[in-house]
Amino acid sequence: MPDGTSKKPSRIQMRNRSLILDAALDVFSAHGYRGATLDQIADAAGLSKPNILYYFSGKEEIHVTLLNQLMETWLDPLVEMDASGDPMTELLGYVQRKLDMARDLPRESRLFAGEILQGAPRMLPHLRADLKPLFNEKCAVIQTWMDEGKLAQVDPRHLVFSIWATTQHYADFDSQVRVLLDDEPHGSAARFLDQMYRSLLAP
Amino acid sequence: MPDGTSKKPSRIQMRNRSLILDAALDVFSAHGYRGATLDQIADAAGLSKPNILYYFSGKEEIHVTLLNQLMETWLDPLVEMDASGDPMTELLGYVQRKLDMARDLPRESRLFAGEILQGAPRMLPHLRADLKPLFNEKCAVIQTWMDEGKLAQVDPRHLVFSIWATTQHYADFDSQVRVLLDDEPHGSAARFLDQMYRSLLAP
DNA sequence: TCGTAGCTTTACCAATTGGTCAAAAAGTGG
DNA sequence: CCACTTTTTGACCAATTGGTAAAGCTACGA
Repeated sequence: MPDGTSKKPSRIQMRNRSLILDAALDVFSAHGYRGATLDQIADAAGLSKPNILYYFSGKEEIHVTLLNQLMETWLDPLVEMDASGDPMTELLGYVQRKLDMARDLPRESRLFAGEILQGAPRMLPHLRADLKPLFNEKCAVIQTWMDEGKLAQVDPRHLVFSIWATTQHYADFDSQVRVLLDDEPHGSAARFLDQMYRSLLAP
Repeated sequence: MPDGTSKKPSRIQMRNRSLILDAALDVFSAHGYRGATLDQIADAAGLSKPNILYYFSGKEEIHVTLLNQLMETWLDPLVEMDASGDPMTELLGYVQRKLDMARDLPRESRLFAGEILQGAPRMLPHLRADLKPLFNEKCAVIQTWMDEGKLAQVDPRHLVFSIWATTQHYADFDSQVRVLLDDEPHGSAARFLDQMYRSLLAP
C-alpha cells in the first residue's frame, strides 16, 4: 500500500493521487463532507472505489489531505503582506489578492468555508497552530502602521475579518451573488473594496 | 395525518411541530442537510423517529419548512431600512441590526449559509422571488440617497454584499473567530463596522 | 363510561455507503 | 520470456439511514 510512510511515490501514484484529490475537491466543496460519497469521488476521478481506497486509507484521509494542502495556499496572501512596504499599498494589495483567490480558487474557498461553518472539526488544530500566530503577527504589524500614523486607527482584528468576509463572500455565496447580479462581479467588486478600504484607512 | 392541508392544528400539534423544528434547526445548522439525520433530530426533540414523520412527511420537508420560515426573518432588517429616513442613520442602523441577528440567531445564519454554500438547491426560487426584488428596490433607494448627495457614491450592490458578508461572518465563521479572539467580539465588531461604513459613506 | 379520532411506538425494510478481500491484470527489471 | 511487484477490479459486508406498517395508547366529547 502506498501510504506515505515509505519510499518515493511512482509516476502513476503521483498522477492518481492528484486525480483523486482534484475530484474530491470538486465533490467535497459542492456537497460538504457528509454529503460527498466515495462513489462520487471515484466517478469524478475516473477510478473505481476500491482503487481510491488503495491510494487513501479512507474518506477522512482524503478530506484531511485536502485541508492540509489548502492551509498554505490560504495563508499565502497574508504572509506576503510586507511590514516594510507602504502600509496602504500592502493592505489594498492584500485585499486584491484575497479577492483574486476567491475568483480563481472558489472550490478551495467553499471547502474551507464548509469546514469552518460546521465548527472546524478537522481544522481547529491547524487554525491554532498556523493561522493564529500569523494573524497575531500581522495584526501587530497593522497596529504599528497605525501607531506611526500611516493608517487610520481601527481595530486590526476586525479589519482582517472584514477583508476575509468581503472577499470570500464572492466565492462562498456565489449562487446568491449570481441571482442578484447580472454581470460578472469581479471587476466592480475590486473597485468597491478598493474604495471602501481606502476611505477607511486614509490617515 | 396532520399535513397542513386541513383543519386547525391542535395544541399538541403546535407544540410538537415547534419542538421538531427547533431541534432540526440545531442539527441542520450544525451538520448541514446531508450531515443531519432524522435520529439526531428525533433525539434532540425528545420524540421518536416515526413520531417525527407523523408531523412531517420527510427530512426534506423539515428542511424546507425551516428555510421558508427563515426567509422573512432574514429579510426583515433590510425591509426596515426606510427610504424616507436619514440615509446615514438608516444604513448604519441596518448594519447594526444585521450584526445583532448574527449574534442572536447564529443557527439561522449558519443554516442559510450552508444552503447558499451548496448552491442553494432548495432556495434559488425563494432568492429570485423574495430576495431579488427587495435587493433591487433597496439598491435603488441607496442610489437615490447618493444621487442626492446624502452619501458618498459607491456601488450599492457591493455595499449591501459587504454588509451581509461582514455581519454574517461573526455567526458563520464563529469557530474561527473564537480561535483568534480572546474576548467576546460583538461590541468591538459593532464599533469597527460603524466606523468603516461611516467613513465609506460620508459624503 | 365508551367510542373515536388523534397521537405514539415497536418492529421492520430497502437503499445507500464506507470499507474489505482475494484474485486478476498490468507493469517492470533481468 | 519469466518472476515479482504494483495496480486494478468484482464481489461482498456491516452499519447507517430515510422511511413504512400496524398495533397500541391517550385524550376527550357524548
